[in-house]
This record gives sequence, C-alpha cells and structure tokens, in this order.
Amino acid sequence: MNGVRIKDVAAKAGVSTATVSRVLHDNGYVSAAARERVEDALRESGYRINAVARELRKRRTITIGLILHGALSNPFVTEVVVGAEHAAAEQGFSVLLFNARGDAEREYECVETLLSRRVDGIVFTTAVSGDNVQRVVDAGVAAVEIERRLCPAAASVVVDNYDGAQEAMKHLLELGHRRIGYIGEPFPEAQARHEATDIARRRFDAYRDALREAGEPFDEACVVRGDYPREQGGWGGLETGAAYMDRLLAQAPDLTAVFAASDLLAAGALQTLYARGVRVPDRMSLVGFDDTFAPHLAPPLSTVRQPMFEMGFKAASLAITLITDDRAEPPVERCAMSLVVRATTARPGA
Amino acid sequence: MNGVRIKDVAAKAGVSTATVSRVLHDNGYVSAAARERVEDALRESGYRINAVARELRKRRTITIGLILHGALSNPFVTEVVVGAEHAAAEQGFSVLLFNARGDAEREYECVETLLSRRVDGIVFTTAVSGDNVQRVVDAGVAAVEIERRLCPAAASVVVDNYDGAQEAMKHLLELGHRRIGYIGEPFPEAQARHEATDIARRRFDAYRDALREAGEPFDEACVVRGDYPREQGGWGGLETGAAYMDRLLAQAPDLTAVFAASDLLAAGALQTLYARGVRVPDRMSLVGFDDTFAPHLAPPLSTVRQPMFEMGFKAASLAITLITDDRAEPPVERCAMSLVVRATTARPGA
DNA sequence: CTGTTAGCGCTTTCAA
DNA sequence: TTGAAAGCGCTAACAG
Repeated sequence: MNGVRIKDVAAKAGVSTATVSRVLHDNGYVSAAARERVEDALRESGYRINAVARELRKRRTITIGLILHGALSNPFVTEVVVGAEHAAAEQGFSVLLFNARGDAEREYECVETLLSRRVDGIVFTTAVSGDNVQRVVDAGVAAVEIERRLCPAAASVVVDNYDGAQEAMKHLLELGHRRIGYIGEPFPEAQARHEATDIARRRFDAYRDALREAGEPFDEACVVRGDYPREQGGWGGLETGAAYMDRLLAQAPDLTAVFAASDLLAAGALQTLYARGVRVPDRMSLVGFDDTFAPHLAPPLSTVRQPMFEMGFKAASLAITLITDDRAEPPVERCAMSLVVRATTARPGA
Repeated sequence: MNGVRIKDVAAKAGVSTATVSRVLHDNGYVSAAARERVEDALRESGYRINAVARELRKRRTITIGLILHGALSNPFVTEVVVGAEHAAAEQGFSVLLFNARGDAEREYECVETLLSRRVDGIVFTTAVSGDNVQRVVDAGVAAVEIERRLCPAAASVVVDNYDGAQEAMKHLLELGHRRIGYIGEPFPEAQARHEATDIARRRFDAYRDALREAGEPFDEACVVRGDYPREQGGWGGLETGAAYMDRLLAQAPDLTAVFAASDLLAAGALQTLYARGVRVPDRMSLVGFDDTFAPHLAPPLSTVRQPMFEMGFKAASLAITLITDDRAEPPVERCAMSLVVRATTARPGA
C-alpha cells in the first residue's frame, strides 16, 4: 500500500495538513505561494488520497451496491449492469457488485455486507425477497428495485409487460396472421398475484386479449405454457422452447405465427423449426421478447425490446438522487418497451 | 446511516469497546457472562459493524477491483465477471466493478480510483494499456491480467488460442472435410507481434498448419479475413460474419466446412447460410469459437469453448493469493480450451 | 479476563 | 490565510 500520507506532503511543503487538504479539494483560503509548494510536494511524493479514510471521516462512500442473480449470464442482467455502472461512473460513484444467485439467504448477506460497507444506495436487479429490500430502506439507505416491485417502500424502475406483448401481437395481427400460437412460462393461476409471476401472466394476458379484440376465438391448442414446475432442469430455457414448439406444431398445425415470451424460448423454437424444415418467416412467423440475442439468430429475430441499459441507468441514477433528495413517496420510473422488427415476421404464406 | 457504534453497544452491555470487539471477532479472552451481555446488547441495538472504519484501521479492504471494457455485453466478459465475483465472494472479498470502455485514459482513471480506494488487488479483464497495469504493480497491489499479457510484472490467466483452433480443425478433418474455409478477424501481418493481435493470428495459424499437416494445399480463396480496419462499424461482428460467408460461398463454392474465429462471426455466417438455403450441417459444416451463444443458434453451434468462468475465477483467486503470498515471479495460469460438438458439424455430404 | 489508550488518514471547526 | 486539534468508528497493544 502506498504509504504517502497527507502528513508527509504537509511536512515536505512546510505547511499543515489542513492546508494540504485545502489545496487538494480546492476550498478555503490558500495563498498562491503555499498552494504552489503543496502542489509540488504532491507531485514529487506521488501522493494518492486514501479514500477509505475520507469515507470514514465524511460518512459517505460515494458507492452504490448492485445485487444481481447468477444470471449475469443472462444478457438482460448484463445490460442492466452496464447501464447502472455507466450512470454511477458519470456521477463519480463506484459500484460494488454482488451476485446473490437467486437465493434469498445469500441476498440477505449481500445486503448486510453492503450495508456494513456503508454504501450510499443499493440497486436490486430483481430482488428475491422484499424483506431484504425493506432492510435497506430501514437502514436509511437508498433502495431501488428493477423490474419487480417487492417492497413498496423502495423506489423502482419497471416496464409494462402487457404493453410490450401487445405490441408484438399487434404486429402479427397487422401482418394478417389469425392463428397465432403462444409459448411461454407457466404461472400458477391459483396463486396470489405476486409481482413476480405477474411478468409471465401479463405477457400472456396481452396475447389473449389481443386475440379477442381481433375477434379470434381463444384456442387452448395454440398455447403451450407448461403448467408444471421447474422440472428436468430446463424450465424456461432453450430446450423448453424447442419442446414447446414441437408440441405446438403437433397440436395446432395450422398456425402461421408464434409469439414466444422470451428470446430464449424463441431461440429454442427456431431450432425446432430449423430441424423440421419449417422456413421462417415464409411458413411461420415468430416474435420473441427481451431483445437479448435476437439479432444473432438466423434469421434475426423480430422481438420486443426491453430497454435494459436504460433500466440500469435509471435505477442507478435514481439511487443517487435519492441519497440527497429524500421524498416521502418512493418514485416508480416506467420504461417503455418497443417492437424491433427483424426477419422472422412476414405476411402469412408470403 | 445506521448510527449504532461499538461504543453504544459497550455502554449498553456495561463493558469496554475492546470487549465488544473481542466478542465480535471471537478472539481474546472474554468471560461467558460478559460475552452474553454483549451478545444481547448487539442484538437489541441492531448493531452493524462499520466496515469503512475497520478497513482504515486494518489497512486492508478485502476488496478487489475488476476493470473491464464496455463489452460486458460481450458474453465472454460477462462470464469472466461472474467467475471472478464467485471466487471473490467465496473468500469473503467484495468486488468493485469498473468499465473503462476500451479507453486507456479511462482505464487509467479506474486504476487510480481503485488504488485510492485501497483495493487489495485488481483484475484486468483484458487490459488496454500495459502502463496502467504496471502502475498497479508499482503501488504494491496485486495485479492480474486476463487473456492478454501486456505487463510482464503482473500475474495473468491465459488460454492457448492455437490449441483451441487446432481442436476445431482436427474435428473437421476427422469428419472427412478437406476443403475448409476460414472466417476471421484481420491482423496486420506487418505489425509487430502484440499479444493483442496474436489472438487472431494464432487462431489463423492453427487453421493453416492443420491444413498443411493434412496435406491440403493452402488456398487464399478459402479465407476471408478482411484485412481492412474497423470500417462501417461492423468489424468483427455479425454483419461481418454474414458478409464474409457470402464472399466465401462465391469464392470457393466447393467448401464443405467453415471455421469461424468467433461465435459472433459464426452466427453471422449461419444467417447467410439460412438465407441462401444452404442446410447445416448437411451441405456445410460450421465450427465457431468462444462458446458464448453457440447453444442458442439454430442449429446449435459446434464450437471451441473458452473457459470463461474459470478464467475469471482463477484470476480473482490469483489476485487474492498474491495479496498475502508475494513471490518473485508473477505466475501465469493457463486454461485449456475444449471442443464442444453440437449440431453444425457432420461428415461432408451426410 | 478486561479496560485504557493510541492511532489508521482524513476533514473541519475554531482560534489565531 | 493558516495551524492545532478533535474526531469519524474501529482494532490492538499494553497494562492491570
């Protein structure tokens, strides 16, 4: 560790530590002569401020914590992190990154660590437990949740999944599709409406409503949602998408388009379509959701874009704002989804 | 900020701060009675240690810095980060994340910030400037470079690109392919051998050597490497892969297999192949490199896997080891590449 | 077994 | 315009 202290610089320049501190932060009165001597001493000694000492003294760390869940491999989370880091860096904040890997217990520990490190704010890239978020609020530290809203006392950055899915359906309907299938994640109908399960539910609701509004009868055969729990380790993943598409092809052979509730599911579907020799979009149109690796697929996938970078950016900005400004009502920022049309959608039979 | 100090707990328990500290860290002698009283006081007061104060006092932050470059969107970097975080967390370390976005200047600033924050070590997920790495070494802080070795005084975690590419070629050759194309990134032949450009060069060298060893004549027409600089904003990307494959198809129509120097390039190639109606692997085999989104493609891409998680994990572990252990020679850890066979490779004309 | 005390390196009154 | 000095909250001798 670099051992040059402010005291050493002061000695070298023949002034007090207070004076050095003043020139360091350019505040208070310092004579030109003294300033010059200090600046020389600073340069010659290769002084580097000790941020830890300053943080202790000022009781502010200029740091925010970012908690995410294993799925950093998930491109969604990745972009959120990039956005958050970007916003933080712009304001001179550092980012402490923790991965709670989907576990509430571990999330709790991350929160505790972050709190004892005295971060100024914490961003949850999707919290697992509302209690953990509440803990942050209770500690008087700015808390921001992304995507899911588990703790009403915390600020949040959300997105309207219903809107997004609606855009996708509108696109398909406008192209002239009538028989449209749905591949998605399960959500126990019976279960109370958690914000969590709501994501899947709202995407599905938009699908069903769009069909109804178009005067199309709702047909169970067009939907594969796997109402079983995370079995065979593949839930919500690539294999699931592939398997669902297979089922769809068998159950509803007259489908001309499919709406997949995530890019991952869509990627799996595309694999089945490729294997079965069903040309996309000629014989089947496909729309995904997220816009993660949609552009990489063959053909490039039309999808609903979640503004991931923006969400991360806003969340971090919000956290930083909240540090100083504390208002009564925790703000809820909404980000807009948008449809990105690429090459998997066309008129039926085109 | 939670205002409960060790002093408050001590007062409440009727002991000195030293005793509280002792029970907190479970060292030194503490009578059962005192311990109990302190533990009660700890619980009742909701005490949370102030890590900043401890860090200042102990002159150790139990934190490592992680510098990466914009390309967190790059799944490669992502996995490295996950691995590094994992290793750090396992050892009780926190991770401070900075994005220098490919810029040496910004990288310099990240280093300075990290150094003034007194991190115990810094991991460069590919450093931009060797001087910046050297700065860390000079400050007496553990430095580890991933993938690229720019500073001989720092430790590093590397991978053998030649080996990896060789695996890919071996696979293709063993399947019986003879006319094998190459799509890759350019590397100015003329330029001095930087470790940087070496990555592309070594992958290509393996391609050429494998062909030679198989007794196949080297044919320029089978190679598209774009010896032009990053023009049209698409260098090394998806569009590049698509365009290169198009050229390859025109230049060397008798190719039965192609080795793409990255998954991204391969994804682009797959798009062209799909558009042209060239079935994979029936009429064309394709191998990628990296194993990032290879499994998501249709068909799932056979590729050379870089152990990204492992590299990140090892880098962070190495950094942490170096913090205590400091040996004369900075260690260089090598990770092995491995071929992952999926569905884009088969015997020619199968 | 326990308490006192001297800092860690910095900022910031306060008085000169 | 400057310096002395009092902490920020914690740890670790050292003395008892």
